[in-house]
Amino acid sequence: MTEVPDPVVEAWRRMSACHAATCAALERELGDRHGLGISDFEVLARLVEAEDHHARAQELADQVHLSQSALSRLVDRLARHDLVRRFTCDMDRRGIFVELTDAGLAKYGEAAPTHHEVLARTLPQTVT
Amino acid sequence: MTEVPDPVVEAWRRMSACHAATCAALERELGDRHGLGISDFEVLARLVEAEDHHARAQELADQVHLSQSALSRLVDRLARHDLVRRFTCDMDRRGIFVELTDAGLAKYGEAAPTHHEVLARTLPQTVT
DNA sequence: AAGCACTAGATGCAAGTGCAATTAATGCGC
DNA sequence: GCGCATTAATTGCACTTGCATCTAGTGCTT
Repeated sequence: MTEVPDPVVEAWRRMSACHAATCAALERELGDRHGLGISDFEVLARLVEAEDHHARAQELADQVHLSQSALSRLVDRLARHDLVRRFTCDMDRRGIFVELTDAGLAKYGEAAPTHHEVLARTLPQTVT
Repeated sequence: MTEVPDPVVEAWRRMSACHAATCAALERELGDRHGLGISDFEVLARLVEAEDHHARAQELADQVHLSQSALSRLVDRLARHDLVRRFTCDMDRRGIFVELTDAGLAKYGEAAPTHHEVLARTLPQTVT
């Protein structure tokens, strides 16, 4: 009856469970306390770490594991809240740069401790 | 400039990357080759492993990390394709049992090797 | 046995996502 | 310099998801 899953499948399930639990916690805490979704925070974080606080759209999409269309709309939402700004890239005018605003940096500053706290609380627990 | 992320955050990013890559590969392979989504496959797998090939809806929702509403609709879709069947639980008539059909079992048989192959190919690669 | 708090599941709705098609810009080959 | 394949981003659309709500059934309390 109870077919025991193969080790690879077991590992995948452990990882999925950990990922799901962490995402749920992040979504709730970041959302309630700062009005941010996970991807929103992730994009802000990448921009904070980036040279001159700006990055190409495609680059961000890769980093946060989103499709280019999803990233495009995400940048729309962030820009609507003045957390980032768009400007076209001079060397390749097809592309755009996404740049962190002061408000975006401030928002990151608020949210980063929450983010870190959730990870520190959730990750080690579920890895076990 | 380049603020180096904290170890906990790094671990989270590694896991996110691995999870995203694996999900993308699973979604593509299971979808193209068997017409199944990841959650579809996961539910079939849990039913195959379950006593008498049936389980309570809430139980499945917990196992595959979905909300009860998402699971309800997922069961709709699977039932529409005759991969599972619903029937009300006698001891508690609020609840339902979801039961694997022969077609569902066969579909699982087809898809399981693909699933395993993708995991074996993708997981160790990204864990590194 | 009547009322009431609680649980299981289904459904309306809004939000985020990916794919496919579109628009705009690049640069390679002739 | 002119097409043509390629790439970057945006937009239309369909799909899945979660939250809030609703309905139905349970069982505890009185």
